[in-house]
Amino acid sequence: MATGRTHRPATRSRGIPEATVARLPLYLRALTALSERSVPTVSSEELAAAAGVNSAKLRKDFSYLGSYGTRGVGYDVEYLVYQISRELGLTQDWPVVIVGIGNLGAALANYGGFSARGFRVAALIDADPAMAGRPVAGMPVQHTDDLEKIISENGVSIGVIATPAGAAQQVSERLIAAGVTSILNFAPTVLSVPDGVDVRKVDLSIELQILAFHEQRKAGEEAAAAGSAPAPSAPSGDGGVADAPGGAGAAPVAAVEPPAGRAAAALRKNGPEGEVPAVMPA
Amino acid sequence: MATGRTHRPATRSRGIPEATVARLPLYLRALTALSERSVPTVSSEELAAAAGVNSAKLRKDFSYLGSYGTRGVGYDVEYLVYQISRELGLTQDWPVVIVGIGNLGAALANYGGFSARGFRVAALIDADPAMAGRPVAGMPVQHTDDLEKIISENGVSIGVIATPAGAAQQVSERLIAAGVTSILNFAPTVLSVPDGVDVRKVDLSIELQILAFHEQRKAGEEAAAAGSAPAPSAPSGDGGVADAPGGAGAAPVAAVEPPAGRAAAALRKNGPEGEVPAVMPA
DNA sequence: TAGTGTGAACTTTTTCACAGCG
DNA sequence: CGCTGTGAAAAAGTTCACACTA
Repeated sequence: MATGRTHRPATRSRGIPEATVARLPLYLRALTALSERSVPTVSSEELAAAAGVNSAKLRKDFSYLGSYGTRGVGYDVEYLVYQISRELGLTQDWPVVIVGIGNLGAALANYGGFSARGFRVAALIDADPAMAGRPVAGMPVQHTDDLEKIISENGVSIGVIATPAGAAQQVSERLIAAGVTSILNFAPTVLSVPDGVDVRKVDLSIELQILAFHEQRKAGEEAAAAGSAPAPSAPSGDGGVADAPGGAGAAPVAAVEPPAGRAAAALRKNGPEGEVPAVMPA
Repeated sequence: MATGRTHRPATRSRGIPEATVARLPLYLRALTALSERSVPTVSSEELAAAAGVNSAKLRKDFSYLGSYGTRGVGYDVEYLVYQISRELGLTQDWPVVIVGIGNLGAALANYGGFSARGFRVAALIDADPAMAGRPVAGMPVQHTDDLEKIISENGVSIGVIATPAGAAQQVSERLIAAGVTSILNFAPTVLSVPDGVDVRKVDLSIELQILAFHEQRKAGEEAAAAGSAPAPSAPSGDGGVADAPGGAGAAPVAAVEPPAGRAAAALRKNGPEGEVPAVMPA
């Protein structure tokens, strides 16, 4: 993302495509599972299935790492685990701090998979003085005042932000000033960070909205297709999704105000073009 | 992902690129913030900055939705909020169930932004009988036995899985059989689902591993560049990241076993090619 | 005049298909 | 023979740059 791709063509031909990097952890997980079952080798086909990708893509991905397979046989599981781990930088362990120990932060702190693979929670940090010293996941929560000290004393370069949205930008600035160069952001905000700092975000509501988009599309197509293709097992008798039966009394009210005023002018421009049913203001 | 792109070219030219769909929630959030500050219009430049993308991309994205801007002026905030909301299917509200009320599930249930934008938590479900009836986020946890009933009675089409990895596949199957067609998966597993079901995954450890990759790369480049480019404010005197000063005594031990046995054979093939320092077995 | 909307160029990612090797 | 490794083609996504218009 902010990995300054333009001004340095990587130390040689060592440029692994970003899309590939993003899949390596997937392969690694699948391989680890195989390793635990003492499976000695896998074919690209099998491994791809386990990782949920297609085999051509997997082979191409691996080809960026080197020729680690054996033609006619497949890949040596242990060896590949090692190579991918190394490529991902998991042969060393990374101290990580979690900032914001609310519901989510605490859940993250308790998450086992954290320490499992090369990461170590070095500290939990929260701005609430009442939290200070209280143990979460067997570790005392420390106060934000000590953030800089904690970062530098532990050589932390990866920070996890689980604060409310309002605090996230400021926290990121302090983390970065203290030496952090990679941030995993759970707060629903866009962080602006200097070049050379990587940010990845995890956002529940964005993911849900993407699903809603596809869900809506499905509902539309289903309706259009009438009774031809079998609907994927519609629940009760009614239209299924578009109209939520009032469980807790929350009727399907429009969650968003229809436009009015100056918006109406813009609206006129396109008019209620096809696809738009109901909800559209009169 | 599993959106069967091959066997139906979408109902016309209504094909909004997936990459664009993934950004719409971002724009929506930025627009909502502007709306709350009663800003009437924004330029692509301003909005793009707020959403953390560049303006050309934003304009292109919007062009897939229609011509909603005004040349020389910009976009009407309210109107755009409405259009994007509609496009994403947020003008109706979507009942959602959360399965797996552990640390994470509870955190999700408590997450405000959930209900804020078109989503309503219809039920919390857990397999642990001890959890049944206990209130979480002001809502009684229900037992997995009633999963199917809950789904169909509430017309739920979106499910969130926050169970341990081992349970996730089975839970997804039950959800799908009961009528769910979109799943947000927090469990660290690949779910295999039938065509027509969308799955999005959120995976902490994958994100961290991707960050570690870039972090490692940075450390490498930094070392290579010697004292030329100024390191992004190195904490204490030493090399910064590659070597974590023993805070809690956890030295940077190799987290992964070096290969051996049959792996060694494969190793010989490539030999200890350049880039690989230390850690490599003798 | 300021800023949208968009063809066209370019980049990245995916897929195909098959030569080549153990 | 079976399966990897990879060029080459196709598709998807991004960026450029400018005509156009409110």
